[in-house]
Amino acid sequence: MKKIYDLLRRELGPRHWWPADTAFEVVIGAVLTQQTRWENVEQAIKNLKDHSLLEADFLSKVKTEELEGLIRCTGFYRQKAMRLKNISIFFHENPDILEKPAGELRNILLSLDGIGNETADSIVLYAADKPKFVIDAYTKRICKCIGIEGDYGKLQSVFESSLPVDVSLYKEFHALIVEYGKQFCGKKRCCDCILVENGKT
DNA sequence: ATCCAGGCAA
DNA sequence: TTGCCTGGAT
Repeated sequence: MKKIYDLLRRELGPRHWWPADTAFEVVIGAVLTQQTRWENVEQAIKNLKDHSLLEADFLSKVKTEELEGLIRCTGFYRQKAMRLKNISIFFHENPDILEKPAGELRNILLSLDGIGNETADSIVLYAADKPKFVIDAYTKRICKCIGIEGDYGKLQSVFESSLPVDVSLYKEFHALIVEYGKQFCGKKRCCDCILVENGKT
């Protein structure tokens, strides 16, 4: 997998993902971006900031209806509003939750409504700065193209066992995969893929 | 007019 | 597998 990383890094340069002022902003963004373009998430985050709601204490107490309006542009806004409120209540009641060890934190996050594998790992990696490799739709596609298939846990172990345990590397690699996926994994440029030929282990 | 985004839960 | 939902691209 290091070879894939090097190829992507050379092709795309550093990504510096995830853009956020606070860990809580990463948490909220991770939920909002589910099945949603990042540009729409940015708008919703801005709305929340403008209303001083990007903090667990305030967000946990906002009227559901108002929250729905502010995040409408991300789609699934009713589900997401409800889930964000519950998650905010949890973070408000457990302010030092991100200090927990990666594995424990991951399980706690998974027990919350609206947080599945990918969202939990995004929070562990980008909000808590702990080494968990994030597997998303693009990662699955790319893996399939280079001959690696399996469920979430299987793919995650392939990455984690073939890379040094390095938070910065995990962050950068995932960000590169997403950017590469956006640019090349559509039908239009799939034929220009630099990974299928050069990326074989 | 149709498709589909860095998913999740039932 | 289906429902959840908006917004931009085709």
